[in-house]
Amino acid sequence: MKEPEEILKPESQHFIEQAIEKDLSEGKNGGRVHTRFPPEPNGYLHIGHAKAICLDFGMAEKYNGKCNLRFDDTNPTKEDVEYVDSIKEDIQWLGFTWEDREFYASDYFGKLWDFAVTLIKRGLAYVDDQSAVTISEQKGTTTQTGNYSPHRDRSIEENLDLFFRMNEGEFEEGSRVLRAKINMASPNMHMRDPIIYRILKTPHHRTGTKWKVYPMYDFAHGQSDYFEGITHSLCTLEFEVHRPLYDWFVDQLMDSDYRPRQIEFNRLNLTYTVMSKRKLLELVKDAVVSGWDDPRMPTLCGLRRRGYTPESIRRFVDLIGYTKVEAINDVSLLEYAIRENLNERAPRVFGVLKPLRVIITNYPEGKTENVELINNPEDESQGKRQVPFSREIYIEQEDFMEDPPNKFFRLAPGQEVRLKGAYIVRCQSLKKNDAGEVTEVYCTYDPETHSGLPLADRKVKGTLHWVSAEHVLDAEVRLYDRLFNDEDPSGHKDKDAREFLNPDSLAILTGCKVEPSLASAKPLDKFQFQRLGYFCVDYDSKAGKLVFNRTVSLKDTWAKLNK
RNA sequence: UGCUCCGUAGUGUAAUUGGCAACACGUCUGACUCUGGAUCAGGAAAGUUCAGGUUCGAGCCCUGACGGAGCAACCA
Repeated sequence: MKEPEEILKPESQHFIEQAIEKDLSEGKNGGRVHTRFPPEPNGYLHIGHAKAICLDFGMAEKYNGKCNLRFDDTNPTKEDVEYVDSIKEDIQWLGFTWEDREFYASDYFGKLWDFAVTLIKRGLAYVDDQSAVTISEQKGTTTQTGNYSPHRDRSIEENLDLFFRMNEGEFEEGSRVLRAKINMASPNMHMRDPIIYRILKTPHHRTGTKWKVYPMYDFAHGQSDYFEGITHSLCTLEFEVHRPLYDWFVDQLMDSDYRPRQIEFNRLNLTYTVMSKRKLLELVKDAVVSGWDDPRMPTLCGLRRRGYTPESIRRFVDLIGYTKVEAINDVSLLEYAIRENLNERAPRVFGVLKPLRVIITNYPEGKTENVELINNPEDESQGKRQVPFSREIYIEQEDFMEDPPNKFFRLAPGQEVRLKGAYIVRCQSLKKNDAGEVTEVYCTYDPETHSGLPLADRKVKGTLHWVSAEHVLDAEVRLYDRLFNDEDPSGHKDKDAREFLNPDSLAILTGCKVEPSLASAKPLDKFQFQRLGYFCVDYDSKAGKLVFNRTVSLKDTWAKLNK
């Protein structure tokens, strides 16, 4: 029971919720909350985007508003439809919907063009004929003000004429740009007559060859927000310095009380991985990983293939919160989130990764009995299943030691152990190969100790998982570890993240043995291999050739003791 | 040496807006257990970057240092 005080205590709100509620209480924008998620279709979504998605869609949901999906497709040289589809799939997978509000910045190219023309007519924009380097040099530095372009005071007529001809394809790429006339002496570099249109002759994935000029991000984003009636434009911290420019354009556009507002929050960084699209793309291109959906990638498709659930990702995002502090979040919290989720939903099964043959010498040859096992002790509704048991079984190599240390609760010569759901067995002898490796272990069982019988309650130090040798299915199991050995591989000034790649991030195990109930397992099905961890069926898996990915291991205090 | 933003246990966040610094993960004990998982009970760990100031009272307000990040793409 909660104390009354606790119930009354308001949930603490993060700074964005506070800002939204303040706007609402002041009656801004007619009490509407309307957000947008604005991905550029130039790569796959990663868990950092999930943080933004949860906020954009989450705030809309919380305040009875809407959230648009808007592709920020203003640069045809980098963007592609391939990415549009994957982005939509990933957002839906996370459990969010934009209903019929799927928009593109390119939907507004006409309006944006008109707005640019208006700015020219108001004397607030001009065509500059200078080269990129000259413009850049003239811009000054962070400590020195910039200089005026010689074309800054062209006549409105000449600007209009040039701008139209730019779009007719009359000029080469890079030969002319349209600039906003703001302030070359501004301490904010983004206000020093920013370029708002450039000539690009690459066909656009939606508008084809209709346009020869394309708006820059700063000239498209805020305006798109405005056109869509967005009230809260939530983005990451690095856009903080863009805000004055965002507001400047909105000022020129406004014709009522409505105005969109940009608020910035901290992006998600995860330990032992990289998050920039560029770096992820490099890993894919250089075949460091098998693709965007390699289970070691922090992409949503990678995490999905690894066995992460949408719930676990949303829970994780919820746990880390939104602030303005640039933080680096511990992967162990992500792992906590998936363990917590899978613990309650994943059925338990027996799978042996590195098999060791065990022969129960006093168990009748040729006999098979079915043993009943609980599918999930955390969820009775998942029921029970039958697992075959027989004279020859496999156990985990790690569960046997010829010469064990003190606290080893598993099988060893002369020691007793419980075979989960079956019998208590005692190790009598073993067989080794020429290399001195144990190849077979001989045990005797006590028929009176079958699970459920009174004598089964005898205290035994350890309980092992097992599979009946005659009934097993062969499987391949892929064990994943962190992609980088360094907590913050991108955080070294003079070192490339690639120098910290973990050479052991993938271990492929073949000849693994799993229980027969797994025969019909389909890709993305999730299981707990008892005592080992959570595993997910890979897309490569086929009937007769099962492939599992290890999502995350179980917490292993025994392994920790041995460190 | 310009502008903007940020400094709270190891990490991520809270602190009802000026009232004895809390929660989660991680970590350490112990209990329980037919998963060395889960669960349960308990512990250690920051005096809020520093120095001044305002105040009866400051993590919160002010000033100044120090530290970190972002910004000078015809990228987003």
